[in-house]
Amino acid sequence: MSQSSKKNSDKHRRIIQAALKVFARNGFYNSKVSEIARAAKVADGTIYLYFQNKDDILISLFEEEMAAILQKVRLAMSDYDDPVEKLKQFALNHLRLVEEHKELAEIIQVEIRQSSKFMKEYKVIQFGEYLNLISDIVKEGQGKGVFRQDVKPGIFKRAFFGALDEMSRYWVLSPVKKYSIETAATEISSYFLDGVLLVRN
Amino acid sequence: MSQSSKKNSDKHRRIIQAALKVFARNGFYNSKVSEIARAAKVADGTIYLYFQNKDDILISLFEEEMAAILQKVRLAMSDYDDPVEKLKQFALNHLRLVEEHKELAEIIQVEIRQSSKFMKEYKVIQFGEYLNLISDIVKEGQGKGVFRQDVKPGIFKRAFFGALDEMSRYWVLSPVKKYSIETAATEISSYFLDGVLLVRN
Amino acid sequence: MSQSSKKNSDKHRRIIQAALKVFARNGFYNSKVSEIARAAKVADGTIYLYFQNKDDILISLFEEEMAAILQKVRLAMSDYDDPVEKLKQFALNHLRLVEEHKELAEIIQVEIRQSSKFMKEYKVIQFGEYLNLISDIVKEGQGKGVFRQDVKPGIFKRAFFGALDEMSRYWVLSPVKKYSIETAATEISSYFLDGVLLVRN
Amino acid sequence: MSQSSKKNSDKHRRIIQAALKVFARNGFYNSKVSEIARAAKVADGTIYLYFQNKDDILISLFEEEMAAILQKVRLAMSDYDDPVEKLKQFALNHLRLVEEHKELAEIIQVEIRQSSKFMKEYKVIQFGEYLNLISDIVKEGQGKGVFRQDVKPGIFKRAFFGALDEMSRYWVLSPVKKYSIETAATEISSYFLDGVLLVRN
DNA sequence: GATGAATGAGGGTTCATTCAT
DNA sequence: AATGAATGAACCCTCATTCAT
Repeated sequence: MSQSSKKNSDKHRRIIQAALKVFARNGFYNSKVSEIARAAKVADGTIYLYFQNKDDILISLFEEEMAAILQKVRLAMSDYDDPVEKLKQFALNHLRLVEEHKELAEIIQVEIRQSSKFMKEYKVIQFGEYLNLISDIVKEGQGKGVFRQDVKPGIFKRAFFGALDEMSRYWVLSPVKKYSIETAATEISSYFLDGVLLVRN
Repeated sequence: MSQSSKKNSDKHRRIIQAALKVFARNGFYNSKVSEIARAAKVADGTIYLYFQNKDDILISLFEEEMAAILQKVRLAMSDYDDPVEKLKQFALNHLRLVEEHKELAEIIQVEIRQSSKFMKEYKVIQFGEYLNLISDIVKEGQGKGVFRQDVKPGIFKRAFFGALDEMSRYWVLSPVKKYSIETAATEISSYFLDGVLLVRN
Repeated sequence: MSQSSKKNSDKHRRIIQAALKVFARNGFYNSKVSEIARAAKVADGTIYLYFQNKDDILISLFEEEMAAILQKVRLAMSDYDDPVEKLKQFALNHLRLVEEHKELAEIIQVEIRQSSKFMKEYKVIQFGEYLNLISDIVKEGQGKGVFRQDVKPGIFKRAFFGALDEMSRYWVLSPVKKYSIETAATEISSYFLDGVLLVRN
Repeated sequence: MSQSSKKNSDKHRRIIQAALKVFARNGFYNSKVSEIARAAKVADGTIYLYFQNKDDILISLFEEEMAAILQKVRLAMSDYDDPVEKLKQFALNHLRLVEEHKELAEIIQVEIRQSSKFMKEYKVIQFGEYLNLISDIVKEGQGKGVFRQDVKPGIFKRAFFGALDEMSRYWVLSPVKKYSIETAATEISSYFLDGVLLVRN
């Protein structure tokens, strides 16, 4: 309500952005709160006016950034009706987002997995929603009679995301890219849509 | 001749096994060396007779266990000639190994990714070889005219592994399994072999 | 303008003073940082806001205290013109300072010699200057035709200092004093000025 | 009595000699028992068959080496009757011994001072005897009417030893020698015998 | 709200010493 | 006597968090 609510402060944003850089560079456990403070140009103590503790910075970072991403992907895919096209677009979009938000991607790759296991109170809701974008496409495809009825959306969403994610990891962690984003997206989509067999079973 | 080399000592093994449990339970950074020592029933200092430091425990653990796994998978797949069957067996085997070596799988999921980024000196050789088992199958399939020639083995291996890996993560991290290993393996193999389209593009 | 620079904080001083007591009592290697912290009534971590590490406490202690001593001796000797008198005064002053700054003297006796050998980066500049106070007197005495021209100031300064220093060690280390400071100073000065021979060679 | 008494074992000697090197190089506190064991080509545990603990190695080293030195100096000075000559010879001998037994000298310079303060049970008897060689010369000189009667042997012995010792320290610690042993010995003897004044007070 | 000096619990690692062989 | 693997107490230093200003 008031203009001075915490979320409105640019300090909050600055800290998140600083944490993004610092965590991506050093990893969560090797990053010091004071380092984030320095990068955000605030005092160490100020961090604790906006976040409960170091864990909370990571979680907030993830949730807020993830919400923005989710928004973007939903928007990007609203242009398409065809589930086949939607799946292709999802792949392309996902890899582009990873490219655009490299630091966030790195953090998700290595830190969130840690956190989702060890930061007890924390539930990865946003991430589940992201995965459900995929299973929704599958269900829609099955409803429209385009996808095989025996495909299990709950398995497919993980398999498809996993394929894209492993590709991203490769990019995030290795300095040189051997394949373009478009190539990778097309390839992976084609595996899941057409399979790799010349003659189907 | 003698059995007295350090590696032959059961202490080395006991420490690795203890670390496996402790790291899986708490994560690398939340595990104390003294905790591993207690679990291995050795003194704190004894750890440092067998490992250079805490990092070295993790790396050794990974390399030694991974070498054993690699061996197993290679053996398991040597029974099959047909690349299609090989790919299916790889999927099944991988998921079974994850199930059998839950603790190792957990550690690989969350810790090794950290390490491969932050423990500079460390190169994940074993892991690369594991991935190449997949691309070798693809190349063989292409050579035998069973797989599409335009499939890029370098992308496929990551996509396929990623799909299985994300499925594993789900199992490793969540307490209940919705799908059996066999179901998941069959499903994922079928995506990559046949695609999910009723009618191919 | 402001009094808030680190050096101005009384913490710095308190830690140095505490270290003075603790090192003198236990020796450097047998002193714990936490012991110094307790004596200074600060938290352990506070030490590291003012000093880089344990070594740095010793070095800083020595340099700062030594600078003060150097100042005092220079001042004390500025009252005299006669090199003979200067030398006598130096001896008296030195022994008095040792008496006054017993703890510092003890530390210099036993710890600084260690350090000057093993703390590589460290150069004992202050100490060199202190020694040069003596050689300056000699040179002045030779200039004025009071001291023998063949006396080598570089040897004399060490011999004279060593004589005083060994006397100090005796005092510092032994609980009872057999000779007064004045007696010792007079004696030693007379050895170096007149020699001990009844009839000169 | 028996040939197998500890002192007869060459292990004892080897350990002392190894400790001499190791302590001189690293200082007592920075030397590891295992390092001495390695240098002596014995097992770590063997050390404890010959010495009670690490402190005991240092103390034994000092006492045994010192006893040998004392012997040597006494012998060297027995050739002279004249107290003046004796004093000169003492200075020369002392500096030569330092040169010959550089490692021992280094250890005495920096470690024994520590020890004599912090190793409670330990009394430096040998060292006292060494100092008394000097005061004996003084007393003899006074008896023979060569030295001033008012010289206090208890102060003189420390002053004379201190002068030589400081000179030694300079040599032991600095890489280059500016003065020869003979020059330094002659100089220092002359200070104490004749004084530095052109005209006596 | 903002600061940053101060706190102090915590943990990786070392190394003198022991003791089963 | 000799070994050297094993022990575990000890300690320096870090850094998340607090709180007086």
